Amino acid sequence: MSEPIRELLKKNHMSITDSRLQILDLFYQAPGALAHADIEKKASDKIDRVTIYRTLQTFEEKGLIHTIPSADNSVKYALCKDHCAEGHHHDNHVHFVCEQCNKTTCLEDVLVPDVKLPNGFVPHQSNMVVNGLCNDCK
Amino acid sequence: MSEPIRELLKKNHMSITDSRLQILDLFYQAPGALAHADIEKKASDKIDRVTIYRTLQTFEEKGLIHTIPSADNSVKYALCKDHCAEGHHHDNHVHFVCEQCNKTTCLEDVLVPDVKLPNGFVPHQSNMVVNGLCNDCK
DNA sequence: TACAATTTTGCAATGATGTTGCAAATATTG
DNA sequence: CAATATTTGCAACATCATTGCAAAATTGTA
Repeated sequence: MSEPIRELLKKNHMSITDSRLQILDLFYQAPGALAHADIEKKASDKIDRVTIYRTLQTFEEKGLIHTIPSADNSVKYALCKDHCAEGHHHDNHVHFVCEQCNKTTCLEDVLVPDVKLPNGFVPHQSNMVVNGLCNDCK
Repeated sequence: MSEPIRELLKKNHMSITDSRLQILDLFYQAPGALAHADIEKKASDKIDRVTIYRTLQTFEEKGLIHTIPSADNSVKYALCKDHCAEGHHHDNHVHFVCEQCNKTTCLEDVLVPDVKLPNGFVPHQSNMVVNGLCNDCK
């Protein structure tokens, strides 16, 4: 299961450890985005909470995953596509949160539209989250 | 300071209490959105943490304030404009978070644009948050 | 393959953030 | 003003997140 994942870690100059392999694997298996708690539950060998926090942080810094904002207080993470390099995210796509199954999906093909801001506001990055019913639940 | 605020509470069928007057007043004074912690710090007479939680919750249910999602794990609240009735929010405007001064601003006049979703996705509500430099910091 | 240097992990302690039950205080209604 | 209903504050508790540090694992090099 792990050859391409190992490569990914190597390519991004990270040590290859069991925790990282396992967490990355979870992301590849997962249908949608994952929260810290999801990972804690799903990890086959139990991984320490702290390690999960640190791993997620490292992955984000290295550009492997990105965070998804949500209206309630919960951060989720999803895999970045190829074009995210170390420190530079390009995850300018829309995220969808299903009200029924609660799954968070990256709509890779739907880009966040530009909006015209009032004078004096300089945009750097935009996030858009759409709530509703997903593919499976409608 | 409090006549119009008292009216607002009365109009929405809420008891008039010191905490509520004070917290609402803070929202009217504030340049941007407020987090729970901001209110805890700024309240002149100290208000119990729990009371603040409950007041914010009540205000949101009554349609006086709305929550603003953010990428990091922090919920902020801002005043709703007139057209929010009890239980029905219409805060479909874009929010702006300044990277410098960290102020969150409601861009009342900038509506969240519609996006075309993939087949099978049914949208109910959209949120958009733009990060960058605000009016004052650019 | 083995060893030294570096990185990562897990545990313990701590802090911040939210929630709930309940009695006392406050506000509303007539 | 009294009776009722609502709100507040405290205490206890649960969850979530961060930090320091020693032990364990990984990496690079011989």
